[in-house]
Amino acid sequence: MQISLKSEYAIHSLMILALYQGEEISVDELAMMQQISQTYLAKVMQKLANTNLVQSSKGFKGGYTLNLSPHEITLAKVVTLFEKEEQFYDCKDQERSCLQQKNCTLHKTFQQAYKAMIRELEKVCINDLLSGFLCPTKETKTS
Amino acid sequence: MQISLKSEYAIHSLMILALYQGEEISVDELAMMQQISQTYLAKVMQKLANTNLVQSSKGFKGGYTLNLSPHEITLAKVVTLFEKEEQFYDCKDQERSCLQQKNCTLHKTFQQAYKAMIRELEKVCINDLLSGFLCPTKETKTS
DNA sequence: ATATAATTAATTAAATTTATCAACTAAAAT
DNA sequence: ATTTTAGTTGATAAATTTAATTAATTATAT
Repeated sequence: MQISLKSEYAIHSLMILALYQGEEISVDELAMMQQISQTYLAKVMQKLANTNLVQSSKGFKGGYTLNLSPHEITLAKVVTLFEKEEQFYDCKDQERSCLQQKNCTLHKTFQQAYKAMIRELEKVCINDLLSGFLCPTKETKTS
Repeated sequence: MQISLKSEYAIHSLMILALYQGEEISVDELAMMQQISQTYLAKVMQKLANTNLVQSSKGFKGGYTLNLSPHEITLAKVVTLFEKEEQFYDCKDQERSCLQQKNCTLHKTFQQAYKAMIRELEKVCINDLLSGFLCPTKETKTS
């Protein structure tokens, strides 16, 4: 059980967008700064765009900008996009079985556990991550 | 992010052992009752044996028995064997990066989230899962 | 028009999880 | 003592999930 790279990439990208507020930052730039795959990050960013955490603009000088203030974006909002509650326990999955007549205590407990985890992530927002943030520079320096 | 089958198998096996307290139940029987792989379950059971949640005995009429009362075995005790805290965030993994100067707030938050989850699992024990538990029969009925 | 950059879909690659296999050790029954 | 039962250990294979790539499309500023 692990926090996926998607969540990490998303959070790091939001941190970068927070520092560059006002500017449009492209996926290529975001990926370069994090030294990760552009195309993979593109999908991650899209999910952020679909849920309106960020605003995208196509074409020349396009890119992404934050849609909410870094204070408003909690880690819970980001993480729940990539680590879904249904997946976490999934009592209904054919592979899983309850062995329980009704109101399956086991899976109910896992639900509670998931929720407790997310509740913890609600306490921290993107802005909280910015102090001491070594944001990589956008362009490679020309010496 | 998902609770692994190992955790589920372990919990279900402990539930069965709880119902058959006193009797030695073999891995084959446990696997049969859950309709899962014997050899895979064997490894899961071993982890439970290593941490003294269950007692194993080899040879004829051997098998597993609970080592603690079903009241004492919390889900946290079981789940932490298979879903490790270090794995959950793993700030030190080369693949992951902090982007943070010191005391990495992000990964500290993930740690808190993990702990909150486990804390929830401490509230429920094997015994709590037994009411309404449709325990599969040990032997196939001879009509 | 052209270059830039997001969007979408299909495919491939890597990693992890789950499962299997085979050789071994220990204990009890005969 | 020998055989059978059953747990232990380590190596391997299959399946699934996660991550990354490729290619084609759409939108937009200059």
